[in-house]
Amino acid sequence: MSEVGGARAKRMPRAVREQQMMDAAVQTFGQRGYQAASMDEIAELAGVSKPLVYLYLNSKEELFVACIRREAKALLEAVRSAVDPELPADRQLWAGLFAFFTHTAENPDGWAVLSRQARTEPFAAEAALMRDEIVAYVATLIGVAAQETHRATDRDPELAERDVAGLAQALVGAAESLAIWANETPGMTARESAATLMNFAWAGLGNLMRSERWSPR
Amino acid sequence: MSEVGGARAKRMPRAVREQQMMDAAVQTFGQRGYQAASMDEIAELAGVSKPLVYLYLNSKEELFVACIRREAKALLEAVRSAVDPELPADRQLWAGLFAFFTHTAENPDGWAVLSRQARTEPFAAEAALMRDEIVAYVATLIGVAAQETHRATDRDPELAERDVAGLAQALVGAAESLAIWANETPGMTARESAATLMNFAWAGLGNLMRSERWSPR
Amino acid sequence: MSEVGGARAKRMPRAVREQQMMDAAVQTFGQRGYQAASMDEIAELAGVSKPLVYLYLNSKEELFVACIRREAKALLEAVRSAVDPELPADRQLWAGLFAFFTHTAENPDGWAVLSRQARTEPFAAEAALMRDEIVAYVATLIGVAAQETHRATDRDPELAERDVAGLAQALVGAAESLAIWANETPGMTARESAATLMNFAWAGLGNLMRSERWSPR
Amino acid sequence: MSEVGGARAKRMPRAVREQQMMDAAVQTFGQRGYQAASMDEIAELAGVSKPLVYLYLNSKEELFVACIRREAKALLEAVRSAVDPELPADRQLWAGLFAFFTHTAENPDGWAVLSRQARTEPFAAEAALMRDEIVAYVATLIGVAAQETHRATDRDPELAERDVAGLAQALVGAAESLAIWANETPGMTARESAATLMNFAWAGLGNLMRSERWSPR
DNA sequence: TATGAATGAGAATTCATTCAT
DNA sequence: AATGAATGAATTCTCATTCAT
Repeated sequence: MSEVGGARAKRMPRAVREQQMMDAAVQTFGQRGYQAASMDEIAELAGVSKPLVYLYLNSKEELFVACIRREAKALLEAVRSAVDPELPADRQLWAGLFAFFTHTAENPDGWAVLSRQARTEPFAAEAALMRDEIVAYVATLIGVAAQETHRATDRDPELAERDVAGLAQALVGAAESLAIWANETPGMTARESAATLMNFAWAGLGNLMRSERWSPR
Repeated sequence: MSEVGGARAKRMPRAVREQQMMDAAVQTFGQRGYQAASMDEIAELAGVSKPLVYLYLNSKEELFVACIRREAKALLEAVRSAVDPELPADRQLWAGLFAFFTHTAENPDGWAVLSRQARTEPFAAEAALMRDEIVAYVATLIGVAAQETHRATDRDPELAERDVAGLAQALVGAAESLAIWANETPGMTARESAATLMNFAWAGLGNLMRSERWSPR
Repeated sequence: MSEVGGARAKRMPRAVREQQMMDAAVQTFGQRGYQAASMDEIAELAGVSKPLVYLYLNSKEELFVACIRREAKALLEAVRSAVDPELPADRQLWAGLFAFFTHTAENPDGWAVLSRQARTEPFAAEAALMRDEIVAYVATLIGVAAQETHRATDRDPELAERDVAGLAQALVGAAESLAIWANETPGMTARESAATLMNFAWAGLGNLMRSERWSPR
Repeated sequence: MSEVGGARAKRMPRAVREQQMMDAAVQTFGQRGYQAASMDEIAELAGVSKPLVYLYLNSKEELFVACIRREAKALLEAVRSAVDPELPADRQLWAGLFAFFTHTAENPDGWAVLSRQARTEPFAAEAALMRDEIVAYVATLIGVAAQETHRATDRDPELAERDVAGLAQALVGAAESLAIWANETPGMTARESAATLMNFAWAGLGNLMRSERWSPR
């Protein structure tokens, strides 16, 4: 396997080298998993010697955490920057979902790191932190929808904080699952994934807003 | 860490020992992941020596595949046996979700093996096979709902196979996400999780059945 | 691989079982070598359980030594019984060589045990002991030839004991090498091997008897 | 057991270290055999850590094959460079035998690797290839003698190719056997061994050249 | 006479990590 | 800024051997 960025160049500025290493690391971790990825492989893919990886990133664990952070930040940023807070809630949610699926489709290795590889100890905490940021953001979007409904129908959705949190968890979980599935399913576009989930979610949210709940028995 | 079944018993029939080993393996694989789990740890947890694990289960890979199969079978059986096909679709879905939630909550390690640890090479194919069985079953439940709607409203939901598959993926993903969150959230019961998801899902499905779709712009 | 003697029979007399085990052991040791042969394989090939092998033959080492002894004895017996001490020396030697090559060709595994597998520690001594018996016997044959020459030519060959020993070593070594080569060379008969060596040796011995020696410078 | 080259030296160039490792490997393989030799022992004898052996030589099998090749090459070179093709055949043979004896006596481990340890699967093919080169070279020496005889006596020895091959096998086998015996016999020099074999062989060859064959009945 | 159940000890191999330059 | 040389500590897997029946 040859290096990520083409021909091996010597004496690059530290920042550039670091990015090359992280690129190689995300690719390797995403495809192999944390344990199965070897520092040898990462260094070779990055086109540098192993000691240099250690010089810059200190250890395999730190390198992996750095990858988690970089990828989570990028994903969050992609979603955030796609959402215009001036628009109505449904359009905000749509935009967010579409951006999410687009980003995960374009960065399958990064998404694999976040969604699969980062969830075992000793990284679960770090990954959960990152994930919670996303969930919190989604919860905000749901909150916006609730307030809109409130104003429009003059009825308070009475969604407890825990309900919103649960919904956000479900939504993100559904999105994660769909994204993984979409990455494995040829011909599945980000638009399709987003539409599927939006259809699924919007009605359910609407119902909840109108306090029309399904109940067993 | 002491053995799974309490005091170390000697000279058990092969079938019993094998189950003990699989129990220990599922627990270890579920918590650590395939790579990080060591055969040493599994053997110790099972209360036997390593050679015996190899004598009965042949290799780490075969052991892991056996775990995947056993856990998938158990989960599927739990959901299937909870669903009465005579009942209306919503009650079938409710029963299925509730059983799914209950089983995954009661077998977090087995569920972790299926949903997270088994998805990297060289197990992706095997895991996909197993997970697809579950998703396919959920898809049949959705299909039942669609037919009922068809009969009741005299309108064909026109749900493409891929739509149903996507919905099932979303549903399972949401369920997993909720289950994890529920486990971390004090006072959150399996029943509550199931209700949250059912509420979320049923309205969305209903809308889809009635062909009332949300669409961008 | 199925057992050596056909269908697995239970409760055989000890002597018979032991022979079955030794047959399996010789075959396995001969083909794999001492280290690479496993007691599992030998037991399976013999059609018995491993503990029975240990009950009768005590250990892998003892089993191997027993194989060495049995095969050496058989080879020596084959050569001895083929030689008629009433005949002239050349015919005695011919008969011995022919018997040697015939036996090694018919028992390639046994011959492999003796000629190759038995020559490393801790079996070198045992193997040397067996080999020395053969060498001593060959030396006897050479001695017979010397005496005949003595009587015929009225000249003493003046072969020191060490010379005879060296010649016997060379002869046996040549025979060993030829036997191995013959076993690897399709279409090479025992008769051919024996003739080649006899031609080679008889003249050389004759010259030596007549004190016609080649000498450097 | 301490290292091959005396005090442990650090940070050597790769080529040097590789030779040290091969030295240790030949010694260990030669004395213990392939299976019984452990990489631990080889590494310790070479004065390096095991990982370095793997880094440079890849695996036990590759290491062993490398040993076979190196030793075969060295032996062949020793014999070849000792033979002056301008000399008469008997002197060529003498020089070759003497060199062969000297080299095998001075490199007993290398010779053990070639003549004994390398003859079991999966190395038999490789070893046969190497040994055949030596045997083939001896065969050419015999061929030279045959041609000389042809010219000198105006009679064609009519030695078939297979006859020559068999003679070469016998000669090499006799040499090996004598060498082993000589090593065990105090006061026995390489020169003496070579003389014994030459005496034994030259007359035999001479007879064959003159088509004076011994024949049974 | 015979065996299913079980293991202690050790084998090859890999990998994160560091040292000296 | 960068690397060739080197290793301690695991990890998977095997095998001769024994125990209890």
